[in-house]
Amino acid sequence: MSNGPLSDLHAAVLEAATTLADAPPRSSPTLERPKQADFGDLSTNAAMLLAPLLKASPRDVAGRLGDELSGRLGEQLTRVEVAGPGFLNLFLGDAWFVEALRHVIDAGPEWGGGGATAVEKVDVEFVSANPTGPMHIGHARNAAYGDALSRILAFHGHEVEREFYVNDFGSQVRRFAESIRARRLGEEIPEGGYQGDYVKELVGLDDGEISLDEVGRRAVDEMVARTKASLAHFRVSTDVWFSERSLHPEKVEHAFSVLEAQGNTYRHEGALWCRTTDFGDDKDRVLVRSTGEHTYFASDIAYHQDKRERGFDRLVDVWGADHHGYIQRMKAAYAALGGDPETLELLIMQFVNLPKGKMSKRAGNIVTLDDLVEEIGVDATRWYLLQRSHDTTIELDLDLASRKTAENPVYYVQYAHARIQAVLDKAGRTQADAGFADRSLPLESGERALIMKLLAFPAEVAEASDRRAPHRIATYALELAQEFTAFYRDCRVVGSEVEDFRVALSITAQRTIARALDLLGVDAPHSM
RNA sequence: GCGCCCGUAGCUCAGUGGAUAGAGCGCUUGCCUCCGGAGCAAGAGGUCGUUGGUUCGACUCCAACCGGGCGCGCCA
Repeated sequence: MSNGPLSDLHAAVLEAATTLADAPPRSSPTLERPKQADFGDLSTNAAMLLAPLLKASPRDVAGRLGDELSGRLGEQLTRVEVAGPGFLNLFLGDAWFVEALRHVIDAGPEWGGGGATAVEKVDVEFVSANPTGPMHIGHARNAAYGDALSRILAFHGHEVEREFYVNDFGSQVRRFAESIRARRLGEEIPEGGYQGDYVKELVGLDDGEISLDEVGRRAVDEMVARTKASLAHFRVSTDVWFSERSLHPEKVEHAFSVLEAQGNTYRHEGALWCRTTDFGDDKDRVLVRSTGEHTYFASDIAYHQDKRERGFDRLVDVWGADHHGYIQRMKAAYAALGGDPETLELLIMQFVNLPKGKMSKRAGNIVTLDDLVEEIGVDATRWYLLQRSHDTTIELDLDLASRKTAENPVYYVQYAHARIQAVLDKAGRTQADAGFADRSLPLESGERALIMKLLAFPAEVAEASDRRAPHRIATYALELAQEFTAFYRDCRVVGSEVEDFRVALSITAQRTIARALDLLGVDAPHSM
């Protein structure tokens, strides 16, 4: 399907280029908004790609391409211009912009969505914080990212399942229980135990009569309940809560048999090993220790085998930066199971640094997700954590982020949305009035720029989805808000001769801002 | 030692082959009889870590090096 006027235009450029060269160019030509206004509305590098094929100078090819394109597009194209090393700059007519806006209006609130060419069933596993402590700032970033990515993938047209893996099995749960019991009895916390104040809050779960196993179960249940509440408050939803304990013993044994059937396990020094080195790992990994205990890795393999059998086209795991060394072995193990490692994406969230000291789970003074939300609010927290690429470490300046003023771009974007509402209220219009009569007067540059920005939305969504990059949406939302504000400054809406047109433009801008914010899980208020 | 991520304006960071490298914050100077001033306009501020290479063209791709972060368990 068409992603709108821009992709139609891009297709026209590609066709014209293909006609000229009798073959498509090696790489797809660009069609972008140039930085300078006098370079036209859009610019393509097609001629420079074609020049080697035609054995002609790029500027010469650009001239021929311009003629070809003018013939195809007629009055939509006011004029073309060859520039620089061989760019072809396109100057589009008002009629093109008016039709383009009509297309956006007709698309309604779904504008920008559904563009995925190959729809995939995707599992997104994120946060998966250990149920032995509260979620900290790193989990907050992971949660915001995984949630926004899920929203974006779904909006783009994929079928998404969101999943949280609960590590409710193994030695850490026992240590957790031991820590609680020790706390209850006033004894010293055991080596490698848990010390935070939250442990003290849990001593009531242990009446002294029940087994340590039971203490562990109750404590984990309580921590999971708290995690669910924190995430819900952070506007993060989860479809599946997958218990590690539920893997034992059947699913783990099943995974072992799958590996064994592929000939990828062996026994050595009393332990059971997985031959991950055959699949790119730098050493083989233990599945069952010589003591008979399963490793964490055994659980993870069983978990991924289970996901495999649930029939996804793609598995996405969002992990913390301290797990990056785990990627190679996990992919290797997935291949050893017979899976296609290309369909297993292991994404790493880089750290969030606090100006003073770093977060440490077992230290007493940690900044939790709940603290963050209480301090600076859901909207600002999500925006702050999502505005940067997941593979760069970010600094969190609590003072700055918490100021509800101009320093934080999220309020600027929300303000633009609220301001549009004020304009619509003043005009006595609603979202239902999006349609408009034909526009006769020439368009102002602010109108053209805003329409062009709206048209860019589907490509931004596609980019954010394909590259797992929610921060692109944040950047886009800010730019769109700026573009609307410029339009608002220069073009009177209420009472203008072209009020219908400008109301329609305002409505589409408001919808698109609201959609972009929603993809980030940020509210779009009608007033502030 | 090996591996992953990062190095772009004073600060925090966008920019995965195109023209004169951008935004927010901070700083300077203007703007409130005019649809919301949580705003707008203008300005100062850069050897895109370094050195080579590929290319008509490199912040972008490749190599080496320098600097920072994080990992390299029969822990989870």
